[in-house]
Amino acid sequence: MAASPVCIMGPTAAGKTDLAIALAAHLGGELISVDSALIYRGLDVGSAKPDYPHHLINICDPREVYSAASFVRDAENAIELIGAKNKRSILVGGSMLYFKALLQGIDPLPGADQKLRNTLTNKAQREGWPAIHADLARLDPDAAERIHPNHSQRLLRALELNILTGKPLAELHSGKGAHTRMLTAESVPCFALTPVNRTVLHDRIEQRLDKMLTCGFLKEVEALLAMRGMHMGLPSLRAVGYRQLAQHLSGDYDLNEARQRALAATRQLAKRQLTWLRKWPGVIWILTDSSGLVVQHGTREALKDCDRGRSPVEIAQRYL
RNA sequence: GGCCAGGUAGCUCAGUUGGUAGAGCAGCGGAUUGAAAAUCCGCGUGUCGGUGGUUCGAUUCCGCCCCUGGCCA
Repeated sequence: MAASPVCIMGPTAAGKTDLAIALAAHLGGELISVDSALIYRGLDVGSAKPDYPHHLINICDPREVYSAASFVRDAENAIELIGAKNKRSILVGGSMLYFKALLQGIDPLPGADQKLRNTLTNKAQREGWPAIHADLARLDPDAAERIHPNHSQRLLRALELNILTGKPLAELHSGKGAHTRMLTAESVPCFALTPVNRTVLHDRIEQRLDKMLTCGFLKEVEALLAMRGMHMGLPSLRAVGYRQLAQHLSGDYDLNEARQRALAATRQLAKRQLTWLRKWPGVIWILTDSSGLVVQHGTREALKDCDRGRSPVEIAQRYL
């Protein structure tokens, strides 16, 4: 039996890919991408897609909708495949809900029903989301109480599940029918790689975006927009950077403004990722300086200040 | 040099018929079960350009000064 998988998490632009590749070389492992944008073909420069082979990269057409549940299925298959080769799986990425679904489990539920969603969305556009909230309050008062009237996405899903199954959300999310998890949170070491402070992170984000722009990011978005059936409601075109450049290309604002908005959206993404990480049970933090070298490492309660200037791989290996 | 319009939160601006001020964006915190790079929630003290004056009280009215933009010389 191969050693347990390892997870490398962290905000966008923290240097996760470099660490993962180095670790794969040292451990003789294979990489599995945990990233909702790298899934898509045609999202390359703007998603900072690595050249190094990863499982779960380029597995979807950009006009398709992927999901956390599909990820769990695909990731478990990949882990099994890698295990069969007696190699170690290294899960790397920033889609924290995907990590959560994989490590903490996800209840087996009906998938998205696009026709039903369209009907409900149309109603919401006519009458507003609070009207949808009122509908849910009638069918599943308990769920309605927990979901904010403006929270379009969760409202839609809760109502969809109620119509499809006739059961309240609490029952569906009880964990009783959860699929047997292949992994458990306790048995998988998780690293959180991130710059010591926000300023350094923000600088890295800016440098990376500018590099993307000189490497043909805009052209890439143009190509996506030219595809038949592509539209702004799709997850691929809602991705950070892609959305803003697409809006620029359709005349909403100039390129400089698109750049500023894309930067802000990326910083906000990084902030949300850190919110997940802060409460992640047992994460081992690897904090780096502006040149990507280690400043501190350890669990939240016991951050150690030693090993300054070492590379993140070196530190990560010590915990394995 | 003269005239006009401005100088209010990190940015763009609103406002106070005189009782020391508020939106959007940014930023920060949080939530997160088939769209998650998504979606949603919460957080606003800032010498109201400077300085004198009028006033019980000035960011608001008046004078002077500084800065920015426009027009005229």
